[in-house]
Amino acid sequence: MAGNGGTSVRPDIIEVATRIFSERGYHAASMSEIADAVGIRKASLYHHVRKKEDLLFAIHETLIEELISATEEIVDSEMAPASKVEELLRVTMSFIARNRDGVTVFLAERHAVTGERWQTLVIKRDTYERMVSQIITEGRASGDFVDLPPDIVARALLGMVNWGYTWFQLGGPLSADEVADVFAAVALRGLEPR
Amino acid sequence: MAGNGGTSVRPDIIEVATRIFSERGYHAASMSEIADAVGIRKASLYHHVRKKEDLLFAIHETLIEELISATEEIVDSEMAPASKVEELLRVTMSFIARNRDGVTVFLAERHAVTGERWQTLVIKRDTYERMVSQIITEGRASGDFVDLPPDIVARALLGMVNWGYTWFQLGGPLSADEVADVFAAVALRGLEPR
DNA sequence: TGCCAACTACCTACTGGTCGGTAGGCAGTC
DNA sequence: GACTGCCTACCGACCAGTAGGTAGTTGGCA
Repeated sequence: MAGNGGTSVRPDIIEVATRIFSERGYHAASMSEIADAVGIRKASLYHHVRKKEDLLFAIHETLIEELISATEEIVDSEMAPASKVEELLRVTMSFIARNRDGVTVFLAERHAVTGERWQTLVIKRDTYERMVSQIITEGRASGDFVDLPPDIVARALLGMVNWGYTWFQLGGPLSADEVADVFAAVALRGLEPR
Repeated sequence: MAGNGGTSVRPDIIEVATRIFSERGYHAASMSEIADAVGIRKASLYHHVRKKEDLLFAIHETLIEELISATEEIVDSEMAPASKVEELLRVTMSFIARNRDGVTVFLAERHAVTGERWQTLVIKRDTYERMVSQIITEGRASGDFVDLPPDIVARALLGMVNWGYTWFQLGGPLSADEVADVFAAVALRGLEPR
């Protein structure tokens, strides 16, 4: 049988679906289109997946899972708050650069997932954002960061870096690390108390 | 006849379409749905519009036009670079707060516009982003801002503020101005040379 | 009278999804 | 080694529903 609640769709199918969803948008992309790109018929695609949404959900889940575990590592580390922010920007930016299609689907096709699965994703998204907030909160408490509302600051950082999915491209003038360094320079000087 | 290349669709129709596109996404939204919400039949809707895409294009164009003219005012003003940045964040943030549906369509449904119309939008988008870059470039040249690549800094600011469309809501804990103030605090301290 | 905005009725194309069936690989067993 | 049963991956044909879009008509207002 095929992909149920859990995530276990054949990797090449996920890869192709990710690319096509990212290029044309979830609703505009058709199952035959994906099947064609994989090299099988539409009916065969339904052997691996119960519904179209399964594909979308699998993409979302894989992505948020990876993002959470990468961020968790930073939050739980022994680094100083400033280093955590720097590392966060760097890791996230390079993640976006490497998984641009997936990130595009994840960020642009947010409201396409429905039902209780959507709830699952919302919860994980919150978890992720709370982790980022926590870094700022820590820094403020320890006196490393200026006294500004951590949630808003966190959203500023997230926006800065997430927005990269709309413009950053591998092989462009700057590498992901170089971009992250600029972001970190602005952010850290901005957060540092005087 | 109805909406051709130019923008002249009945305002209430644009308004409804904006709301529905923002809620369900362009491709997921149907013309009957929009017609129903306006209070007419689908066929009547086609009296005002030649194709579904006309609606989308009208929304995009109105929005980028407004954004450009608001930003132009700031760029062309006599303010100091730091004040320009502050004003930019404030104006953009409140614009997003006031036109959230429109901004959502504009930012999330970018690749749905096709053909030469898309080209038109890309050019305007570039114009807009270049204006933001210019503020940073000026500030760097005058020694008001730190020496960092203006394009990347501009994208950082744009990301910070644009990202607001995903989370900011009127009636939330903070007003658009309050959020903009936090953003400005971080950004200006981050850009200020030492 | 003539135009406008709306209507009813309809068409075609295509979508997500199902059905029944097939080809081949891999046990086990007589 | 031939026979059986089972499983995975796939296919062609098909279906109901719905999408965008069109044709022709009507009522009201200037």
